[in-house]
Amino acid sequence: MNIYDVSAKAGVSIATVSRVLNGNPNVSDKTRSRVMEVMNALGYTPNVFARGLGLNTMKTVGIMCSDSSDPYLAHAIYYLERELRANGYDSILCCTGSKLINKRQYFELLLSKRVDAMILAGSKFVEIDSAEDNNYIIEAAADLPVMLVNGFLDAPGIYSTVCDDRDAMYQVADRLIKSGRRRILYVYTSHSYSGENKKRGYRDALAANGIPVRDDLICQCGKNIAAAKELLISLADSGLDFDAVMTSDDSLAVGAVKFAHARALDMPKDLAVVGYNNSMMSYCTDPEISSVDTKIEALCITTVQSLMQVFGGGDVPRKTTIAADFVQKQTTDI
Amino acid sequence: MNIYDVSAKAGVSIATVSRVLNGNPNVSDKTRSRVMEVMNALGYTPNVFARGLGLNTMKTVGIMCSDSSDPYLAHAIYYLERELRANGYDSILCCTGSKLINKRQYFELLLSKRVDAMILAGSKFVEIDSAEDNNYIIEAAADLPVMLVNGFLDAPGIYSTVCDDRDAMYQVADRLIKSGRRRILYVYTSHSYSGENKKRGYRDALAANGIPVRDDLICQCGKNIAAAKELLISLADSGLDFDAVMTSDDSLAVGAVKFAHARALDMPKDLAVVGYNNSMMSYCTDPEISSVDTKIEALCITTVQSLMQVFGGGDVPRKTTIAADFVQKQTTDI
DNA sequence: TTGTAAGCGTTATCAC
DNA sequence: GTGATAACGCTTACAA
Repeated sequence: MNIYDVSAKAGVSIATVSRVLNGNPNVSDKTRSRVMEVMNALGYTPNVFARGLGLNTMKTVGIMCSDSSDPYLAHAIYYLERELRANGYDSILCCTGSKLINKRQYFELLLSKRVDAMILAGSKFVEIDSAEDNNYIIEAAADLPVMLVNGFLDAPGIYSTVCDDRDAMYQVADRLIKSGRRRILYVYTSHSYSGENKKRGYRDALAANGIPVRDDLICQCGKNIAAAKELLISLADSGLDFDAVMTSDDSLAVGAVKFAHARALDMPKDLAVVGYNNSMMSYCTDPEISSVDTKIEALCITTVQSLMQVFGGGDVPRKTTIAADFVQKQTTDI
Repeated sequence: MNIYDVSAKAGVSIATVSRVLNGNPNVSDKTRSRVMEVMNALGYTPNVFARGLGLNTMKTVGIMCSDSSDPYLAHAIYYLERELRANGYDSILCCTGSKLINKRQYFELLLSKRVDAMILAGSKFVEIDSAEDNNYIIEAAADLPVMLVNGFLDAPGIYSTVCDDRDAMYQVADRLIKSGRRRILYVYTSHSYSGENKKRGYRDALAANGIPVRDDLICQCGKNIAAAKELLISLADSGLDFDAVMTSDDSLAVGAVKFAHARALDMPKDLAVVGYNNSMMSYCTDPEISSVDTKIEALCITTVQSLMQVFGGGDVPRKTTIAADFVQKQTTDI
């Protein structure tokens, strides 16, 4: 079942069938409708491989993420796929894990599939310590658009859409301070583009309010509820005093709430807790956790819109920033 | 940059280059290594479209799910993608929502992309009330393998891997009863293949223990924490008495825990709560929610293994059942 | 062991 | 408005 069968049955040439297929106006209405009838009768579907071969595109973009089961990235993938499909593009998904070697390998693999663009979801794709490790992305961007969701890399052909994490954390810390908190513990998971921005917001807010930034109040912790709870318990046991906990991820905040329960601390009176991402987890606890909505849907919509503009030859800024929203729930009073 | 360039530089024919590319043994070592050198030097990558056109496959499978941001389905997609990639297959993802018309439309769309197989993740794809609405799947299965993850449809070319939801719920209810619970509330979200099996397990266990199945103890509820909490509050207010809550989804169980907190009920003493899927949510609450691990990873691994066997012409059972695990945490003592 | 040549099913460029 | 025909880049009989 191909274009020849259709052309034969309709008594026209394959060129005409192709014109009908592609909505070319240079076809008489009579011919057009006859060809369409034959197509329907035969249940003809154009072969995407042949089309891809001729046009060198299959209207497909590669989406890479470190872990599609992570709630934040799962949402990103959902929105990206939805927006791409609305624009007539398919998504090839690839979960890479966090090792650089795998990220590079899968990146090359997707490139070899001749995707029309690459979307890297999550800030884990930009190495912030060793800049040359990002060269594979920069080089690829010479050949096809590379979109970064919540990551930033300044090079031609790379377009970043980022959430203003630094400002979000600044605002949270600032409001906590202004409401009287003085010993704000900052717990974070990862050393990434986004992670560093968040931490900077915390530091800047303290500095702006004349509060010394204490290293012992800044702790790294695995992205894990139990680990966060244990960390806080051991910190408290070691005599560290804190009246608020800011976290770079809701899972850590859930751990903080469990810590507060274990110590019979009243939230927010004895301890304020702030999460990040405003995920389902922040709604599971009692009290519910105040958290930062990072506008992942807006981020993804913007990313796809920008991509479509790039495809259309439009001028797109290399970096688009979207503001986050603080969602006040029950673990803060700010 | 194509196979002709390589053949010219290497001084061989394109057929030989193709043989090297495909690991055909009928090439002398000398020729092979020379061709490979040239390929590397030129940075040659075969064109997947041309290959696809000739072979009528691009080693790609379509994955459909109703909502990739749902925690359960997000995990399914993660495992499916990982296993497929390990077997050299790409995944085209498509989130359909729950409307039949969209499911059909996207199904056709993926078929038109000439995927090598379709994987339908989640029990939402099998219509259980109107069998003829599944015909589009059954017809497609005549042309390519269709794999169902946690759904079942008995037709040639359709291979189902399901979790034994009925047995899981039976065991939970049976243990609750044997530990003394008599008024077990059952709250469920959806009327699906999997949903009906779960409910049947609950009913069967009650019947087997000589406890009458009461319709007022079986309630439907939106998949939503707040809705579940409100439902239980209004049921309790209306005088309904229950000493245990079984749910078809962890989100409902979280709502039940919040209800217990609101009423200052001790868990599990005053109220036992059981979730389903053993998702991250069930670890967020205090106390943590006992839940059923539906072995989503095993389900996905088995699905992909079966698919590879189908591709290889092997004989694969139309239905594979995997047992669930009850994970005892803090909201039960059974 | 290697080469030649015929497909695979489109799109696009010419003529007419 | 329509029809030949040449790409597109690969795989694979069939020949040598």
